[in-house]
Amino acid sequence: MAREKADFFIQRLRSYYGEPTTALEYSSPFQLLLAVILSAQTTDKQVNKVTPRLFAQYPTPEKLAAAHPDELEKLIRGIGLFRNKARALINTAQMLLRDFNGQVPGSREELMSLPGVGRKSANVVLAVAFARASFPVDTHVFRVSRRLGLSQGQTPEQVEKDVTAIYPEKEWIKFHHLLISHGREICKARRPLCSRCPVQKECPSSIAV
DNA sequence: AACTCGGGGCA
DNA sequence: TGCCCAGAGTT
Repeated sequence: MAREKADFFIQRLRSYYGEPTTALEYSSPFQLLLAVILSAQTTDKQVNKVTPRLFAQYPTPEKLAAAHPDELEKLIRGIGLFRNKARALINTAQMLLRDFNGQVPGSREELMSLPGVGRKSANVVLAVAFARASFPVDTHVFRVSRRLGLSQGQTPEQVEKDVTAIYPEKEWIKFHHLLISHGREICKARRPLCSRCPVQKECPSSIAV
């Protein structure tokens, strides 16, 4: 039931938004982890501006763990919260070496123990690098999923459980960017543009126009 | 659950 | 300028 409803929304939203315009650029679990830490409270597009230099200058946990905070800050300046993120990157690299043999861990608990990695970021790494069914729930996914009636959860964890159940394994990724695009362009937190919405008729939360 | 952090995008 | 966030950490 929920699956059929979600499939319908996917089909309609995909024809409206098309393929994702931006996505995190990386080529290893380590790089993905760094890009995910940087992506908090900003966009993939912004992150992709700094990751090429970041990856070139700090290709390994060893190099990043020994980075000078000031130089790292300069390198990632241009995205939001760069001071916090520079600290998080260095501390995460040190923790990878100390606790995880220099490897990116594969459980949610271990990932969330890393500085700068919350539940949403941990789920991105789990889903993309480890093919685990764990839907990353950001503010857009949370709001749009509830409005479309795919979940009635009151917390991000409850919404994550519902949406993950609808799309097991890696299929979530086909849906994720659509929820985010929709949340950003039409289904906005304040004053959603329901009159332009491609699924207005089928949306249980649509505002009559 | 509410609050803080704190920089880029945009009207 | 002022207002709004594609979160995480702390209380």
